[in-house]
Amino acid sequence: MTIDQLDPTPLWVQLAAIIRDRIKAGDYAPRQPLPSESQMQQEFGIARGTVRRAMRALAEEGWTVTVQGRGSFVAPQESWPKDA
Amino acid sequence: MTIDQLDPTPLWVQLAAIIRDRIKAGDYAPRQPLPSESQMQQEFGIARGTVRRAMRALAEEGWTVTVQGRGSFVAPQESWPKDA
Amino acid sequence: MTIDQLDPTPLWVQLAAIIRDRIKAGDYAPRQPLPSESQMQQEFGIARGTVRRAMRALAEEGWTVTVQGRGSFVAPQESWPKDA
Amino acid sequence: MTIDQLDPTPLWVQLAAIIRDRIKAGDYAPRQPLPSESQMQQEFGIARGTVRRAMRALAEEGWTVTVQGRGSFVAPQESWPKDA
DNA sequence: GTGGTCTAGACCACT
DNA sequence: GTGGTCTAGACCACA
Repeated sequence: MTIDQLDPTPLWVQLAAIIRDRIKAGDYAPRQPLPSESQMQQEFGIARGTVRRAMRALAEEGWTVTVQGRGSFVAPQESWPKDA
Repeated sequence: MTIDQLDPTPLWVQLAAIIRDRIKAGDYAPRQPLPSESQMQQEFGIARGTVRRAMRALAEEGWTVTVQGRGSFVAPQESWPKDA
Repeated sequence: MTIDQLDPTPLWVQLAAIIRDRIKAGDYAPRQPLPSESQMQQEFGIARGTVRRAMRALAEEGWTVTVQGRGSFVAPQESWPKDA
Repeated sequence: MTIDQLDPTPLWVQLAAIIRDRIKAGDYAPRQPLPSESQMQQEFGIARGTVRRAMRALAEEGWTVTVQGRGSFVAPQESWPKDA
């Protein structure tokens, strides 16, 4: 899955969906670090602010935990949304 | 085909699809100029910025080439996307 | 109350607090429109993105309702946070 | 005044003294931003950590106020040290 | 006019 | 190196 600039869905929504799917699929394991913001910025060819907005959405949903100076991590599975 | 203001798809996406189809159909031949931005603006009854965004998308896909001060042209067929 | 650039509190938090207080005080009445984003931008001398972040926070708390193309409004009092 | 690499006085002490003198002299006005850390780094040819240590000293003395994400500012004159 | 999205860049604290 | 904040500007749909 990838970002589609022609898709009217906001890019940050698309990115959040991609990362969410990877977490569900186990590509990113609980308590393990996610790629850094700048890595995602490069991988998907979008601005850092867009990456940050996607990450904030995931954190608010309970999928991830963000720590200043260290990075974002997959949340422990207990705190995942129940409709997952 | 025409622009549908009630369709939630962004207008520039709709316009890009229309132009793309015309190129595929041969209505606009390779290396020939496309209608000017202001012509499209009138033909479809949309804002010039919308036209520009559609043209930019087509150029990024490889369908068109934009030359400052002269206009946009249908790209040589070799550079068209392969999934076309 | 006003924005203090020397206060380490993020500007958007300061702005949200100001607007929240004005709503509580009745300066902005329920169902009435708030100043536009550009008006706040000028009144407080901050960037529009900062204004938007403050407005989003207030909307998430239930103080305001934002409608694209029309503006932000004070929410009906029933939906205000209970700890207010 | 300038940094003297041969002076046994720590570089951050020297730098802090320079900035402190500029504030007293009015070269940097109250509530106005100081040069960024990277600017000082270049102007004086020293490491960024050295700049940060000097700035921290000035902030602790009450000469400056540092705000995350925004920069360092000259403190309001009321909060300056009295033995100045 | 309004708010919504995205970009690019700067600067900071923290590890 | 990481994430956190702020700025400035562009462009869009919407009303």
